[in-house]
Formats: sequence, C-alpha cells, structure tokens
Amino acid sequence: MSAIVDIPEATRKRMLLLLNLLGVWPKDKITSVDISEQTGWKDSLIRHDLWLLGYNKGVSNGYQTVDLRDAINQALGLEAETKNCCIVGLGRLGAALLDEKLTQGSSFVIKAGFDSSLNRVEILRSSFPLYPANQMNWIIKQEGITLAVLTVEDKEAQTMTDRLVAAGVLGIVNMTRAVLKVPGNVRVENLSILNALKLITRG
Amino acid sequence: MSAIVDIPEATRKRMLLLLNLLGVWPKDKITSVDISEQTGWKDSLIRHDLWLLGYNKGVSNGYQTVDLRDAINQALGLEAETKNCCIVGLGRLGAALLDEKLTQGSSFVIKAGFDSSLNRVEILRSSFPLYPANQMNWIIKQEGITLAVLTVEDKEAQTMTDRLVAAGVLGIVNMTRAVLKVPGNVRVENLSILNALKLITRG
DNA sequence: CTTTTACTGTTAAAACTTTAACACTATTTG
DNA sequence: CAAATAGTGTTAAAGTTTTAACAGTAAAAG
Repeated sequence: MSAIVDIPEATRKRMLLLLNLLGVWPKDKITSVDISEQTGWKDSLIRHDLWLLGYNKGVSNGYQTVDLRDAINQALGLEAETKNCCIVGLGRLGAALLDEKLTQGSSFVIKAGFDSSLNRVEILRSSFPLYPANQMNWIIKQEGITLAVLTVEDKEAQTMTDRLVAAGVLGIVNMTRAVLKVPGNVRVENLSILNALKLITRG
Repeated sequence: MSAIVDIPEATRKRMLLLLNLLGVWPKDKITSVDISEQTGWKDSLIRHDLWLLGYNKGVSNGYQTVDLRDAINQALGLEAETKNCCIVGLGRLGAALLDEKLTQGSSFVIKAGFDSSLNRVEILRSSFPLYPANQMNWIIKQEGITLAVLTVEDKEAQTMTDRLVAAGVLGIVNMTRAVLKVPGNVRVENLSILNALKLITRG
C-alpha cells in the first residue's frame, strides 16, 4: 500500500489519459482488459500502475468506473484546491484558447491573459480579464497564478518565461518552438504541434 | 548514411528539441555542456544520444552547430521528401492553425482542412483548400495526405479518427481530450492542453 | 615540439519501466 | 454448496534508459 509518494512520470501520463477515458466510459464497471483494448497498454501495466497509486478495490471483478476515477484524481492531487492559470500571448492561437472550454470540469481556472500588444488586449473579448504584458508581475502575484500557457512568438518566448518565473509561476505549457531555460523548481511541458508531427513521422 | 537502427522514442524527443535549440544558437560551435545548460539534460546523456544517431564529428572540440543540425535531421529522416498533412476540425483552435506559420521551414505541408459544418468551410479564409468532412476519404487519398492534426469536438473525435484511418492516414496529432483507438500501424501523439496542465501540477 | 586543456566516444553499471506469471478472491453456474 | 470463471494484486524477471567513468584526441599554451 504505497503512500502518496513517487508516482513515475510515465504512470502519471497514462493515468491522465485513463481519466479522460473513464469520463466517457459508458458502463459502470471497467476491467484492465477493457482499458488495454481502448489504449493499447498491456493489461498488466495498468494493474501495476493502479498498484503504484495504492488502489486495490478491484479484486476479482474489475473496477467501478466512478470510484476509480475519483481515486486517480485523488492520488494525483487533482482534486485539491483550484489552480490559477494564465495565457501569455494572444495571437491567433492564444486567442483561440480564450473561449475554448479549455478547463471545463477541472480544478484549473484561467484568471488572466497577457499580450505585449496593447491593441490586442483592447480588441479581444474574453470571459476573464486581459492585460498588457508589462503588468504580468503584479497581476500574477495578486491573483495567485501558478501556471501559464505560453503562446507567444518564438523570439519572445524566453523573455516572457523569465518574467513568469520571476513572478513565481511554477509550471509552463510551452506551445512555442523555443527551448525554454527555467530553474529546476519550474516544470515545462512542451506541446509544439510541429514537433509532434515530426515525432509521429518515421522514415 | 544513418544505419536504420531504431532510435528510442526518448532520444527522438530530445533530438527534436535540440534541433529547435540549434536553430537559434548564436555561435558556430556548441558543446554537450552548452546543451546541458540550456535544457537541463545531463551532458553524458546528450553524448550518448548522438552516439546512438551515429554522429561522431565532435571529438575533443565540440560540435559545429550547422553540421550537427543537418546530421540530426538526416538521422531522424526529416529531410526526406515532403509529408502532406491536414487539419480536421475548424473551430476556434483549428482555425487558428490555418495561418499560424505552423510548418514554416519544415518538410511538412498542409494540404487541406476539414470540418463537418459546411458553413464553417465556406466562411473561413485559408492559404490551402477547405472541404466538408464527408469528402475526407477521397481528398486524403488524392492529395497523398499521411498525417492529421485533430481539433474537433471531443465527441466527434473517434468518428473522425476512424475516417482518417480508413483513408490511410498514419499519424494523428490529437488535440482533443478523447482517447483515440487506432490500429497498431497508426501513431498518435496527444497534445491536450488540459492534460499538460495536470501533468505539470504536483500536490 | 611537448605539455596541458577542453572536449568527445564508448562502455559498463545503476536506475527505472514494463512484462509475465501466478496465487488469490469474489461472483456465477450447475 | 462445490466447481468453474473472470478477474485482480503482487512479485520477480526482462527490457530499456540514464548516468558515471575514463581512455583518447585535437587544439592551444608554454
């Protein structure tokens, strides 16, 4: 019965996808073989993952869909208090995130959008406030923002990252092509579409 | 040139980021320690990665920036003939990809956009043609499209995936929250922003 | 032209992740 | 209620990835 320690990155990633699957799974029970069929992961790997999370309510008859979902959310610390986020860079891509139901049904809340063009900030409509980038530091601190989605031009990416870090942000979803340099306590997840295309190509 | 020894996924991902770094590196030489400082990867890991690629032109004095970039592109098969792509789903997010310089300076070319709303297809402007989703099958075959970026509503995601697979697509960049079920010969890379936020959160 | 320096290429060991195996248990069937 | 079935939890082994160590080498310094 593992305590809340040390869940490997690979397991964490799978569990996040599994949560997505559980959210739409039509039956009230699900087995490791069901999950294997949907995802391609070996059934023993799934059982092992759940064992790492300390989940053991499935003996001999599969898992209860809802209970498993709650347990994973719990184990990954995703039901804790809400996390405040911001979007940095309101070009076409950043602007598209303004009214995508991006954080629907999660404990993440977008509190602000930033852009270095004042004009951009004034023109766009959004359900949360937009600010010029030079106000990042105090807004981030005031709103208790700890996470950012970075959608600026590649050449602005490091500068904006430095400001985010200086303001105390602890995680950045990087949608630019830039390789971000951050201190060890700040996590970066790279979501470049072009790199993803390169990754799935072979030959 | 490059022996067709399979390059591990982890190495491949690092090499793609390294390419991004090399693209903006200001000096004509770069060492494994320089790369380590920019990325946080151990210098020995970088040398090991390059060894896997069969690159060995750096002895005792670091790497030539441009030569290394070319060699990585070569080894990963990214300079081979152009790869044709499409965007499926032209909502806010998909539409944002229409004129982002998404594939600038790469061998990927976007050949088509699809949406199940005819209205959407008619309204949007784009530098490549847009079609209603019911024409996917023949357009994909005719244009030789092998890769897709999926930006539809979650509930449409599997249906569209099935059509892409039926038409012969071999790789999908999935920007929805759906967990896609595909045959073993089709690669999927999941780029959900919400999952990325969850991944970088801890506690 | 010899020594020192700054760096790589390569290997072997350590660390980590995935798979297979199987004892065990709740539920269904006869 | 005994046997068969359908599933898990857990472990150890296999496989993969990362790290450390160091012999070797081109270039710079003495």
